[in-house]
Amino acid sequence: MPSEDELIKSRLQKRLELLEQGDIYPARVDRTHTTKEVITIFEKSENKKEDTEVKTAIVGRVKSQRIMGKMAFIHIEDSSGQIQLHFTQDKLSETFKNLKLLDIGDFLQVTGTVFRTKTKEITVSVNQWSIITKALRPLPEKWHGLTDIESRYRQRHLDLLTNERSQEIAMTRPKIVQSIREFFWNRDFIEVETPVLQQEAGGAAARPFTTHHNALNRDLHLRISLELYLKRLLIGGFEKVFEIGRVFRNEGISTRHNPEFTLLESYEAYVDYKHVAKMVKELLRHIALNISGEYEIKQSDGTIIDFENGWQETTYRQALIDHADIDYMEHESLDSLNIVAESKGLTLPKDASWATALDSIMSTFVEPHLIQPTFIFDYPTELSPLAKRKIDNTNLVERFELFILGSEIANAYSELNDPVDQRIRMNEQVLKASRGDSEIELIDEEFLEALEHGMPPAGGLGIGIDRLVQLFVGEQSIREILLFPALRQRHE
RNA sequence: GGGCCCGUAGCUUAGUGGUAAAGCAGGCGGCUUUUAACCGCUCGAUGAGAGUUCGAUUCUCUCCGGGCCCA
Repeated sequence: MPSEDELIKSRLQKRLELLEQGDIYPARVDRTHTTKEVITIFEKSENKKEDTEVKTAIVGRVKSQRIMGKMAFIHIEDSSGQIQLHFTQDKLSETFKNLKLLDIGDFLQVTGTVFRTKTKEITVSVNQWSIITKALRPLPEKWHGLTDIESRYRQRHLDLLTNERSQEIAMTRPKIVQSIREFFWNRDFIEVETPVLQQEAGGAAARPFTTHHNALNRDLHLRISLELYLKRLLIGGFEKVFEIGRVFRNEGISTRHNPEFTLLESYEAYVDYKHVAKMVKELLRHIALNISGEYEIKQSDGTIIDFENGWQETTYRQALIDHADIDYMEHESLDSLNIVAESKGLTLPKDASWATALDSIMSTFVEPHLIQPTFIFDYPTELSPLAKRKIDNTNLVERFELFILGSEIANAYSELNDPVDQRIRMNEQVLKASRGDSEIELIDEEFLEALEHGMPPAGGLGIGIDRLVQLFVGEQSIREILLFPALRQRHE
């Protein structure tokens, strides 16, 4: 676009003029204070009624400028905040003219003394200044900033620069991740890192990405979960392990799905899923307290999630009875499920199995009602090939999911450690695949062999970090949480 | 995957079947306490393609990208 070219051309011209006078991309700068420090120090010296001048050297990015003849006011910003600079021809003589070559977005270094203007704003009166990085493209407009959602995602650097909310979210996420680490480290969990590139991507039902290793001349898959390797560590003698890592699922892109996302998984030997549920409760309280100082978090629509007293628990069967008025024990065939779902206005997918049919009934009629933190215990075995069966009912497994605001936040099992049953259950999944169900658990021979060496009884947990962050910052779209969400390629 | 909506200058917005309007940013000039500085002048745009039409940015279709809702 020609006009954009002109903006850049003019800045390139300024760059050349400045370069004739000296370096405008120096490797080293002088900085004695951040902008915030300058303000704090000046306020203190005012309170003490000291007469001594506050001298400072600061750096920052030009956000706005008001140039009037022989004097100019310019605001610069660093990560601590903003401060106003005052330039006068009296003080600067020759270099005052160079302000013409300055643009919003350039990085500046100035030295000067601090004072208050007529309008009481703390301001640095500039003795010396220089450009320490010239920008060639203009920044978004100062008042409205960058509001176009697509541009915000595609040019996140500009979004972060102009939208405080985006900064806030970007800062909250690492705080949550830090809280989680802290929580597990305090409980003597060992933090580990397991392979991303895997022979077979297992541990969840999802389609993987495929890549190729040249030297080995072999296709590999990007992991879809952390589960199988972490369990191998339990077999190896670790009693408590966790990993926070990126997993990749080759599925659609939406406001709720990103092809890569961050998963937390933890495994603890010698405890069951009920123990894990207790731990999850404490984990979420710990995070809530850490980021907001209280156990309640508020959503943009006013909904308050109460991590102190809001907790509820029920079973998979009871939840379906309560919310959908369906007792799956009375519908042992797929046809029967289809009929009852149809009678409630839900048409199940044609290729659904009994278990996946039940799952979509659950998603439609139950999950949206689970606003406060709700544990759903005891899932049908068919839906959970890696979980241990209940001793008194082998059609059920010791598994829970935690729902908050209608979405799944955590998933946990008493881990299946009977290698014979594990092999049978994985085989059943393969059978389902042969019937056309594409999202299944694959057989991982290496894992099964490891399991045959003996894995202690253990409670395992998985939490999607991105959705968890969504919950804590109250954002509807996963793209607000990801710094650089996956978007379609834009071609001109 | 289905439905609805959106795409106008670097940014934020307006508008019409008939010369596309403005603010900020940019350029030139003026201005020594401004702060969305101000004043004068000035440069700059209809996502891509096809169709209907004397004429399309506007209407229709396809494509690209995004948003919201549903699955």
